[in-house]
Amino acid sequence: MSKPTTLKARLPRGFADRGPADLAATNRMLEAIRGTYELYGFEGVETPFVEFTESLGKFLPDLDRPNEGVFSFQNDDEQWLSLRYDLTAPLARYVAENFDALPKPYRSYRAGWVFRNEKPGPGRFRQFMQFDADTVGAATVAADAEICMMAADTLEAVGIRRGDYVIKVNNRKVLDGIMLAAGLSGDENAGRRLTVLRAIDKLDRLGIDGVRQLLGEGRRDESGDYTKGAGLAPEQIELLASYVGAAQGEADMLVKAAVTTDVPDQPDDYETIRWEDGTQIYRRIDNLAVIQAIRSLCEPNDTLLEGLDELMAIATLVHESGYGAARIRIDPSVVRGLEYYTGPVYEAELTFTVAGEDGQPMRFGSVGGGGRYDGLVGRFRSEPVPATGFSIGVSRLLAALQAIKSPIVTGAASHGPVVVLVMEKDRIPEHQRLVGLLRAAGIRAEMYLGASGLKAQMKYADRRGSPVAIIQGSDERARGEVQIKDLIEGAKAAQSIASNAEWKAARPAQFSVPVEEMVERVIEVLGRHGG
RNA sequence: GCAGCCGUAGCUCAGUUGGUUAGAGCACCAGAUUGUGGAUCUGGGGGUCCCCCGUUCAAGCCGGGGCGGCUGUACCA
Repeated sequence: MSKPTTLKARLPRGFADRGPADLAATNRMLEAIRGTYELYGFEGVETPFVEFTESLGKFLPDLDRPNEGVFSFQNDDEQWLSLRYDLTAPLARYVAENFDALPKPYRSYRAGWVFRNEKPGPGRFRQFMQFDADTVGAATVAADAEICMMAADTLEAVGIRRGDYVIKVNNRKVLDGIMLAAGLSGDENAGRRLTVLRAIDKLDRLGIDGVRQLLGEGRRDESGDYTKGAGLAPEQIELLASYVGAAQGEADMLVKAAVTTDVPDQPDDYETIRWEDGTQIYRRIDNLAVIQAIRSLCEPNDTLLEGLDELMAIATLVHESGYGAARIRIDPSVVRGLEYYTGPVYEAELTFTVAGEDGQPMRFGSVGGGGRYDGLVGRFRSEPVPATGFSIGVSRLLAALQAIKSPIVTGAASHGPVVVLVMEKDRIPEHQRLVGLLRAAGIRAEMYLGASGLKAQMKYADRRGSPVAIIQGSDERARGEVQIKDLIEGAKAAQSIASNAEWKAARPAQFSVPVEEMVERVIEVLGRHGG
């Protein structure tokens, strides 16, 4: 009864194989990002996939659930190790460990795989790539402003058009200051503050009314699931809602938003709003007005003022550098990671929509983010070390670029290698010699290594996307020749041939040349097909 | 984590009130063509019907439990 059972070939959930087209597209995209980062003076540095769990911070494994959120295992000395879940914490460890040897401020970049042991979803994987740039040792918000500008330049470098993205900027101190003004200070409100931040973070998805519900009693979604709210008093909700409203520009009085149907002279300062009927209007974005509006919401405290001053400084810096407010935009609803950001936070968002698989328009949303983490390096040292950085979600950005068919990823699909077919199995060395001649001329080439006959070999070459097949049987060998078959031209010719007899007789796009001319003639054929 | 939907060939799916040896299209392999990709025709390989337990003379189908997938929600450093 026990038939030999074959192993089920399968991949764990949340992990993905990547084919040659993906690899090529990713590499081109990474090169564009790297080029921009280096233009800004950042230098590469790489750290391993594995760190001591304690170095990564938040997730100290306990004995019951050591792999909650992060993949962890024990070293042979029983110390806990983890796969990194971002590139920031390992960088902080690296900088702290090499602090004296590094120039300060230290500017570096790195691309790499990170791992999260949590539920994957569309566009969310348990292994994915990030591409970070960080400035460590610079307390000035000029460092933050620069990172925002670099983020904008990077998106354009990979083919996102101006107007199709926005770098949103906020400041943790502003959020803290507003919560302080709402009476949410003190340790006893720590949990409530988290709930408030989470609610604000959902503005995009739930809208202002959803956020109000989460600030109050709670919210029940369509599926009937109930999310408990922060339980704030009406006047607290009012303050926070009007704060968040400044983000959406709902209170046009506050942000002094100007709306026009004319194409603006300075499009970089205007947000484009597209209606379903195809018409569009333009709304002027005024970063300084947003900051003023927040300042006037309540009796300001020191934390709030400090945060607003930093935002003002960033807004002024990017404006002076020619980045309009629709490109780098102050947005009080940006929250980002709850754990370690201490000052300015940024989020790179794509604003265009594309038709999804079901035909419904879908947005890609955030493709990157970052912020100031002044406390992270300091965990390893007796003194605080200011730092700020930005991270691009490589896989998500790639998916977006593929959706808009950016040239950087669609780039001419490279053809396969030239395949030398094997006619005489007892004369392998002579076939291999032909391959060697092609390779010596810099032409990608291989000998067919399977066991099948000529027809199958042709199908193999076809499936590999080979531009050219080389055929040398005993007849050709006797004459000192090879057949060169142009597979791309042949495929075109095949379309007008109906019968098999005709097909065989025609032998389209195939010619015989002396062996010594082979390389030269193959180069000719490759040249006709764009190299 | 919680809730809902779904698991039949590599893929997309059919499968009658529970009834013999579980099917189709596509894909794959081979032949028609001693040595030529496509099309056509012919043939072939491939299934623990997600798993286990139960009900029954009899389970792909009914019941219970588990596992896996999708969607929403929570979390997201």
